[in-house]
Order: sequence, then C-alpha cells, then structure tokens
Amino acid sequence: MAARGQGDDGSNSGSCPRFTPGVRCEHCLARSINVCHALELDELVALDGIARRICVEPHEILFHEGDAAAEVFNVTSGMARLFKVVPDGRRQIVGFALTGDFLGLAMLDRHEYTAESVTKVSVCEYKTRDFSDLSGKYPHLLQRLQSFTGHELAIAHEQMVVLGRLNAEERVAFFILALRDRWTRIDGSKTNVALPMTRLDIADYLGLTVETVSRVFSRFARQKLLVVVPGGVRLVDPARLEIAAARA
Amino acid sequence: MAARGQGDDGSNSGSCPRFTPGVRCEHCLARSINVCHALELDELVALDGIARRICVEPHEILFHEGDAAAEVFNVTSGMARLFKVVPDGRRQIVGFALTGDFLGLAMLDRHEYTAESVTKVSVCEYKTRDFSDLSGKYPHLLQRLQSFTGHELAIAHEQMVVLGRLNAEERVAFFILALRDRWTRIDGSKTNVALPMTRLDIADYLGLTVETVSRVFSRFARQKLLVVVPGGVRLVDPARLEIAAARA
DNA sequence: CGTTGGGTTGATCGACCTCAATAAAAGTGG
DNA sequence: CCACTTTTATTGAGGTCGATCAACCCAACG
Repeated sequence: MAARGQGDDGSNSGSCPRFTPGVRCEHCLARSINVCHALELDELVALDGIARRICVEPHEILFHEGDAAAEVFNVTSGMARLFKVVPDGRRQIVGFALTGDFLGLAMLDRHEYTAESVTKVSVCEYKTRDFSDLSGKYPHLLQRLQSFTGHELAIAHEQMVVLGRLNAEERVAFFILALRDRWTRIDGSKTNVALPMTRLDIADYLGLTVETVSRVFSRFARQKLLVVVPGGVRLVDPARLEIAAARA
Repeated sequence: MAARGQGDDGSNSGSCPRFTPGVRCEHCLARSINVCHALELDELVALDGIARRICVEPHEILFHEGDAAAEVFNVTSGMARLFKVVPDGRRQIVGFALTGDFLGLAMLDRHEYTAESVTKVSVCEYKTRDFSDLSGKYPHLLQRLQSFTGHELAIAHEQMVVLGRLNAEERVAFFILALRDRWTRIDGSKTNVALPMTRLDIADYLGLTVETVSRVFSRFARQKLLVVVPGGVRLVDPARLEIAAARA
C-alpha cells in the first residue's frame, strides 16, 4: 500500500515534454499556495506572459550551485532536492521543494544551491530579469515574494535547531512531522507521509548517515509510532511522534 | 591587547539612556550597510519619522521568541544574539546581529527567535505596522528588505552545511572567518576578530559544547593558526585557517 | 538471471559529550 | 585597592551516540 498514490506524487504521469504549453496561470492548481496567490487578474496575465512551463524527469538538474541565476522557478508539482556541496564532496541538503515553492528567492546573481528533481517535476520558469521587472511593477508580487522569503528564513532557522541541538531520533521524527504538515497543506493527506526521496537524501538533510536514518525508522516502527510502507510511512501514533520530535 | 578596542565594540560608551534622541537617519553611520541604504532623501526623512532610537545595556532582551512582532529593529551598533529554545531548555543561536542587521525580516506576526544584547546595543525601532506601510509606499525599501532577507536566507543555508556536515574544528574555523569577514565590512578590521560573545554562545551557535569550542581554540593556538587575546582572537595564519574551515 | 541501486542490520570505532577539577577574569563591596 | 564571590574559560578522564565498515536482502530492470 503506497503512502500517497506512489509513482504519482503530484507530478503528472505519462509523457513529460521538456516544454509544455500547459495550463495558464489562471487555472494553475498551485496558485493558491505559491507566490502568484493574491495577484489581480491583470497581474496574473502579465506573469503568465513571462512564464515558461517546464516538466522534467526524476534526477534532472534544474540549476547548479554557483551558476549565474538567469532564471527563477516556481514548482507546480513534484519534489526537488536543494543542496550544497562542500569542496571535498560532502553534501548538505538545505531543503526539499514541493508544489508552491519558489526557487531563487535569495535573488542573488548566482544560485546558492543546486536544485535536482527527485520525482517528475513541473515548474514555471521566469527569466530573473523579467520577474524582477514585473515585481518592480506590481508591489503585490514583491510583497508576496518578501513574505515567502521570510517564511523560508524562519524554516531555515528551525532547521538550525534540528541540526545543532536534536539527536538522531528527534531529527527524524521532526522531519517526518514537518513534511506531513507540508503535504497536508498541499493535498490534505494527514497520516500517510510520502517520502519520494531516498534514505541518503534524508540523511544528508538531517546531518546523519543512511544507516542511522534507517535504524531510526526501524526503531520507530518497532515502537509502533509508524509503519514503513513503500514510498513513505503511515503514522500510527502522531502524538507520541510529536513528543519524540521535541515539538511538544 | 584587545582584539578590537575591547569594551567599545562599536557600541557607544558612557551612559545608555533607554531612549535617545540620537542622530538622525541622514547622519547614521550604519546607513551605508543597512536597509536604509539607497533610499532617497525624502524616503529617509519618512523613515526617520517612524524610527525610535533605543540603546540597551548588555544582556537585555529586545524581544522574546513567540512575542507578537509589534516592532522590527535595525541594529546601528553593538552585538545581539538571536536564539531559539527547545521546550526542554536546549538553546540554539541562529545568528549574531551586528551593525547594519535587521531584526524581524521574516515579517511574521510573531517573533521566531529571542533577541538579546551581548554588548551595549543601539537600534532603530519601528512599529511593524509603520514600517510595513512605508515599505508599501516606497518600493526601494521593500526591494532592499527583500534583498536583505534573501541574503540572510543564503547565510542560513550556509550554516546548515556547517551544522550538518562539518566537524568541530571546521565549524570553529568557519565561524571565526565568517565573523572576520563581517567585521571587515563594518569597521575594516582584518586580523583581529572581536568575540564579545561567550564560549557558550559560540557553542550554542555551532551545535557544540563549551568544552569542545575551548579545546579547538587551544588547538588552533597551539598550531599557531591564531592567538587568543582578551575579547577575541588575532589571526596568525588566515590561509591555513581557510583550509581548516573547508572553505578553500 | 545477473546486475544495480536502495534499504536494513550487525560489529566496531572514534569524535564529541559529560562530568569534574582548576584557573582565570570580571564584578562587588568594604 | 584589595578580599571575596561569581562568571567564564580551560584542561583532563571516561562514557556514549552516531559514524564507519561490512554483510546481506530485495525489487527493478535489461
């Protein structure tokens, strides 16, 4: 039993042409939760004008850390991992991008991390220049962007607590619950938590090793906090998991 | 020999009245590096109108995590620690605010961390409402705020790498160099790195314990990478420290 | 049906934490 | 200015959690 439809984690199934004419902004399913929200119709039309809809297969690089940031992206479905690599090869995942997330919020001249699709991913691509011009024209958009960046900053600070002060069990529990909350906002799922990423991804996000992550999952399953299902986990005792995550 | 004037770390010495009429925005020394930069004169006058200059002694709380965010702050001198506390008491410092830093970038309804002065600190305080109104009126200001938030986000992501993937020595070396770079931007100091915060603060910032931080300092001193001086360190071999920090 | 990538489990090791003692600063009051 | 306390920093000894190394399982796939 798949956690969340397995194999169709919100990404469109079937073929995935590099460029899709696709749906227009007005009918975008992700609109209610992404930066486009709260834009007037004329603003939305303008945004639509500079957008290019792109769909990528799993394990494709959207952009590399250090690349000139000529484009910014709006994820409309699927999942991407965002990571930085230390000169000697160690990897740190700084976030997983889901439906509604915006890539390139920092608005620096170079991308500060690499973005790689985990599942099939569809995004709206904007030329940084175009998007920047538009946000200069429509204060709504800039305000929305600021609000998003601020929210991301708060999440990043939370993750610092996770990485700096929680032990392995707490980190994994926190991760599962935080991801559950995100899925809930996207598709309403509450007890089934899809985990399209690998254990290594989770480890690289939580500052642990694959083995440790795997062991904690097993321990949680043994303690009847959750059940490991293909493609994710099903929460059995969310309340105790909250305690295990040091969130309560 | 103090690292940077010791006892006067950019904070004004002498008395520190809670409310200071102080300098006006036009003559603010921090202006070139804070959000006020690039504002037109009339915008600056407007900002000046809603600002209240405040000066606090060391170890004063500016605001608490969870407090309604009725005010936002612009640090004009001194240092503050920004931290979150896990329910059971563990503390994680998410950043040190220096001259030019803006507190409350996330622009959420509640503060996401506690801000406490390390040295004497002077700030410009703005009612969140006022500041928000003003940034609605002056796109420059909102753009500047967005740019600041984006920059903070990039720094937070860097810190995730530090906390998730670097060992104790690398963390401390990285910390010293990153702080050195910040001082350089503020006052040009290059080899003397002021450390007004305690070892415990550094430990809580780097996800370590006081003892480990202290040991690493001693080891670095023994290896002639730096010299521990009252109030900070003097860098002896910055190049080797860069290597130790996994930055090169 | 062999190969490959991902996941789990076990045994051992070591980096950092914990506990403890001491030293050095920084206040504090006489 | 000097005793006295309190806070901060350093150093040592020993313990522990998560890393490392290694074996094995399983499903997907050509």
